[in-house]
Amino acid sequence: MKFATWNVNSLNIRLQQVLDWLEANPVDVLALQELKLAQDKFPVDALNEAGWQASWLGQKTYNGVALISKQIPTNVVQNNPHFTDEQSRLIAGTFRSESDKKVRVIGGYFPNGQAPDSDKFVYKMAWLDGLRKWLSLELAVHERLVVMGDYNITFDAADVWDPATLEGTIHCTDQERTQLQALIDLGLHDGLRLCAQPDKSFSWWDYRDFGFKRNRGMRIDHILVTKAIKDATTAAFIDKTPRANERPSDHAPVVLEAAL
DNA sequence: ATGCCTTGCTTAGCAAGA
Repeated sequence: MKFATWNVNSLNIRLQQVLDWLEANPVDVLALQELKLAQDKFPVDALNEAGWQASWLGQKTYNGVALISKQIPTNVVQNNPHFTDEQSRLIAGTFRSESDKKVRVIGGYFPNGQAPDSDKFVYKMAWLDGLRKWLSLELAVHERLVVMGDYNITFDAADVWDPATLEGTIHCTDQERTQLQALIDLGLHDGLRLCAQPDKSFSWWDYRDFGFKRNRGMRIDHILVTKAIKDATTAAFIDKTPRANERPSDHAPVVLEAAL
């Protein structure tokens, strides 16, 4: 089974790029973030015409998440049942592998946090507390669980183009990394690092100052998996090609393949 | 570096992203 996550920074702008990417990369589940469109503005017809199903949680202007797949998932959940949130950031669904095993998939757009002393950072921490609570319950009932999306957190210095200068800044604080580690400690694994990666492998590059061309980026988009999926993982990579598109998202897709 | 670029919302400049 193939899983992918991609922050598209406006699905209105990036719809054709998503359709093109799916045609070239027919994954089983693609999690999208930052749709930036209201629930009733989602381009479900265009996706259906291309042969794809979609479950989504929209929001005008900001946020918004979706799961795109060939299958119709069951038990779709929008946002975290254990955290009251006015923002649209989570979508979950249950899929079936080729060998008919149930696989739970959660797609998430984690709060940015803006700056370590801001109200938005406080919200980010509370949001992560709520997510951990929900994931602990999901993990108790799903042996095969994938949690993928834009985490807006780096694991460590290897995920940052200039770790010395950016130490302690947003996405690189100890508090955020402690929260990310707490999710790992529930029984999850960093999917990308299950496979060898080139040095300076990033999933996001700033639009400004030729960030992509100079590889000034961060790895903030992650695919976390349970042990059952970890043990079956055969490939994991960042597909940088769409970042070189005309009018690209500032994020690239992250992909994981597992023999399930 | 209170900058850079890209979105949406609204129609000129702000909020937000990361």
